[in-house]
Amino acid sequence: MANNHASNDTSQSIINSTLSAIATDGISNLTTKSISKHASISTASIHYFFNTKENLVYNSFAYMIKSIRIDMLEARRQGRDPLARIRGVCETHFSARQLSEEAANIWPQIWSHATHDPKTARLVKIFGARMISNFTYDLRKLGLPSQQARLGAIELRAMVVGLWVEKQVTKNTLQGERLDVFERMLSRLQAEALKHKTYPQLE
Amino acid sequence: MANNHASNDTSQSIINSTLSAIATDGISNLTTKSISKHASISTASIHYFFNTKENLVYNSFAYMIKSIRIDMLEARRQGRDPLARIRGVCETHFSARQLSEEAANIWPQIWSHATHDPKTARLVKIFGARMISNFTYDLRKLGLPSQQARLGAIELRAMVVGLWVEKQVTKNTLQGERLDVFERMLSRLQAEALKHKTYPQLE
DNA sequence: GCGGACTAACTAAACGATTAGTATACTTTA
DNA sequence: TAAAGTATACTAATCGTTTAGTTAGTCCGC
Repeated sequence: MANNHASNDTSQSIINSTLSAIATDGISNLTTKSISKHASISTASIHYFFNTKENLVYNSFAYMIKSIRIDMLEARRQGRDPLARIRGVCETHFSARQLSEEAANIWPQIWSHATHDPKTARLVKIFGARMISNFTYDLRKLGLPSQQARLGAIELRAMVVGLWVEKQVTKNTLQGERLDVFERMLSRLQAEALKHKTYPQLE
Repeated sequence: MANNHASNDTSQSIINSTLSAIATDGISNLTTKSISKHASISTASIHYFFNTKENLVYNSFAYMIKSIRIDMLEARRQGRDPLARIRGVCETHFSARQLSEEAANIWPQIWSHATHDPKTARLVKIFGARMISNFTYDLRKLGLPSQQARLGAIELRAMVVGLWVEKQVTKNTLQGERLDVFERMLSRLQAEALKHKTYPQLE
């Protein structure tokens, strides 16, 4: 499915250019020409490395999601307690350090692409599932019973997505307000966990 | 900007076909030919009514958002109390009665289009702002102080979007779970409102 | 160490197909 | 008859992709 030169410098720069082009002009306006211009290569090289444009798009999405996932795992590793891990994951999703500013606009492009491309759909599904799974684990560690932990995780995941759309697309709220909403939810979950704890427990 | 035959039968069927085509194949694969085939008209008619394809896309998005808004206003009118109005608005957003099943996939297409089209961006921004504004109003009526009402509204709006993405794109949760998450949030907001009420109050 | 065989990386140019949009003529309706 | 609506046939541009080739470097026998 993928190519066997994927570690190459050029193919990586093609992927970066693809993501950048999608972010600025949208996937509807993505052409092999615009990519080649941005990456300073010929359009033929695109097909040399990625066979088809569709395959390049998929690999670009996969690369971006993989990058974010690596960052999220790192954030989890650094979190001292469940709450810190949850906070870390969310912040990663919002900062997206590893990608250029403009690349932030790619999420809705992935979502819209997923509605008619099964492979991309699978990609986002797995990413979302892992996020819910991680949150569920953290909330259980925080002291919530499994049912509530799962619902809380779904809620957290929905909130991350919803606030992301609000920040990047709708733009009707201030950064401070979004942070407030998020912190309120965290302390609410913490309070809920405390209620369920039989024994007080140190972190 | 728009056309002046907008009330026409043909132009409406063109819009419907456009939305349907976008929902199934994505905006990247939208062509005047596929629209004309689906609507059983010639491509010339598209340009007769909508001048450019870009303008048709914009008008289609505008029509869809307007339809949903009308449904949401109707749901609000039928809600007996603030909580029922909130619930009604959310349910409308999820059922989208007025549109075909497939058209549900159009939201992410609008979001992705908005990232590089200012006019579409304005459309979704206004829609989101009205939703937050309505929720804020309802939460104030429920008894929340204005600051909390605004935060709660932002939270509700984010949750609607987030759960929508979860339902339509990511697909990792059951309908029942999403409803649970939503109901938990509503009762939480209600409890928060009761705390702030100086006097008990009948609905 | 040297020359020819081989290969990976890359490109210029051209391919056929498809695109949005137009010119124009025909048909309906009022 | 005049305007509105629709279709046919077309254009110029652009699309993704392919072909046929160049370049630069590596390997191997001698």
